[in-house]
Amino acid sequence: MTDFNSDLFKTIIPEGRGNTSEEVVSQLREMIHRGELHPGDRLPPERDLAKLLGVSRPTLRAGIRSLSAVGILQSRQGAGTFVVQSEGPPQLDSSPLRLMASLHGFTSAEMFEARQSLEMAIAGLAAERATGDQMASMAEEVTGMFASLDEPEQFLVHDMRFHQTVAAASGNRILTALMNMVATILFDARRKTVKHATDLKESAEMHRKIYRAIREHSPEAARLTMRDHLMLAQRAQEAEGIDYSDAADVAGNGDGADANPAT
Amino acid sequence: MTDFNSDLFKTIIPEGRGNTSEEVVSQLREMIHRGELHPGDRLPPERDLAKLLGVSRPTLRAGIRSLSAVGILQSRQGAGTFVVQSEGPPQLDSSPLRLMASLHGFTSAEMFEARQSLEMAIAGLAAERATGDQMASMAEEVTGMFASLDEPEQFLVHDMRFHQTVAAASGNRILTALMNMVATILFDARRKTVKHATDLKESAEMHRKIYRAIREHSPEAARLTMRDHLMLAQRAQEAEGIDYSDAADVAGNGDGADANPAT
DNA sequence: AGTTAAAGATTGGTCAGACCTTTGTCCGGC
DNA sequence: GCCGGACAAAGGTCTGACCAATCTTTAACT
Repeated sequence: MTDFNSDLFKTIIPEGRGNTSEEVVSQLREMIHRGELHPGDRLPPERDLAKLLGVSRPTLRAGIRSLSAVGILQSRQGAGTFVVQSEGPPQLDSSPLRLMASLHGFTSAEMFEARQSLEMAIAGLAAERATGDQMASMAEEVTGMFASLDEPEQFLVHDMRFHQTVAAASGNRILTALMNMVATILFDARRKTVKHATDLKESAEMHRKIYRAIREHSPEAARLTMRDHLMLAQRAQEAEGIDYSDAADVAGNGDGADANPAT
Repeated sequence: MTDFNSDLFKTIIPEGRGNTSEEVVSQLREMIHRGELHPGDRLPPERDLAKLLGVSRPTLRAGIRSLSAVGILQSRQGAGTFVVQSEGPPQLDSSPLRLMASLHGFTSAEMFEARQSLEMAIAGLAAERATGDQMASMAEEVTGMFASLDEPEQFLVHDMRFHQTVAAASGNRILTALMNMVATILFDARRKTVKHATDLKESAEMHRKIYRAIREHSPEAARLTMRDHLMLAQRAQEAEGIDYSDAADVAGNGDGADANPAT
């Protein structure tokens, strides 16, 4: 069913203007816009596709590279190039934001505040829309937190999943993606100092309050509770030295896992 | 000015594992993290840099390409490769979001809602923090709107600048960047149907209300007024056929629209 | 002398062809 | 029937070259 008739990939018109590789990007982008490429689809081999588009392979590769960088495509040596298919909610790459943070010296307070604003909005929406299943998932994660008060690593997993679930319940995938962008950076930073368990009990308690507010369908309560929770989390995390700087893996080829400070 | 002693660009260790070009990306990213590269800086020529990093030119180009795609670097033929320097607030490329919208079929309602949430948060913060200068800029834009009720194109410019100014007044560059990401897509869509002026008067009136709430330092009022404004805007825009699809320019050094004429 | 226009050097953009590494599949041996 | 090796497919990298846009320098002209 993956018959790529050469109809789909039309030869790139000369169009003298602009970079040829940008044309490739546009071409591929438009195919996505037109709905000719779906998540999970595999593109034709580079050599073939280059011929179809009428460009050289390096140029085509440059275009593919651009789309890979923004998380739309993904290449696997020996296998092929695929349209990214994220199982969960759509993901936006957080590395641009991370780079921007370094480049412009964003303060950690700014990042926390951004997350707070996003999560408050999300919590409010979730309180209006959460389904029974979603609320059950939240309850489960809260339970998981209480069950892992002595295992910070495990606790963090439940923490993240809880927020994920709330985001899903908000029904807005865009806000979810944006929130993840910011939260990922903060979680990465936290993972490094997670060993010192700081008030996990209280944190779990706050998550339960959030859950309850959502269950009661009280948007305002959910917002305020979420705000308090994140303010507390911020204070806890800032008490330790944070630095949301480097993070080797982005696309998830979790190879190294060598988070040790070799410096 | 920036003498690039070969000390900065250390040769990439063999590290057999993983893509070589990803190593280049990491190398450059770390240099940014470490603060060795600043906005506006120019990188060494590709040929030299490739030699310094110990990779071939195509590989280096692949790495540069990745960083260009996420808006960190920018290459100009004949001139060089530069670290992007946006005069205004830092910008995040909106094309990933746009692509994701096409790929997963985001509804326009979802996008409006995301923008609404972001702008409400921003308006609230702005009401707490706006300086006199910033409020003056807002007033100016509102005046501009009333002055261009018969020129939809011009009205739109003031509209955008007003929101920009409010975002700047929020003091949170991350929220600002995220909001721009979403708003850009909606504005692009609107630009296409801007000819039919729909209730510009009422829109201007609402902007003035927002301005007043901010001037009075009433976060809640600002939030609510912003919410009403955007709900109205959504309804107006949805009355016409929208499609937030294509948009040629992406990395275009979107100069225009600096919202601080008199600093 | 100052200004402008042309020539040269610099630098990113593209292309061609080749080879390597990884992945996936198929077939034969156990 | 299961497993492992061989072969093919596909992306990753490299060398080397040439083109096109840009910047710089120089020289001619006013």
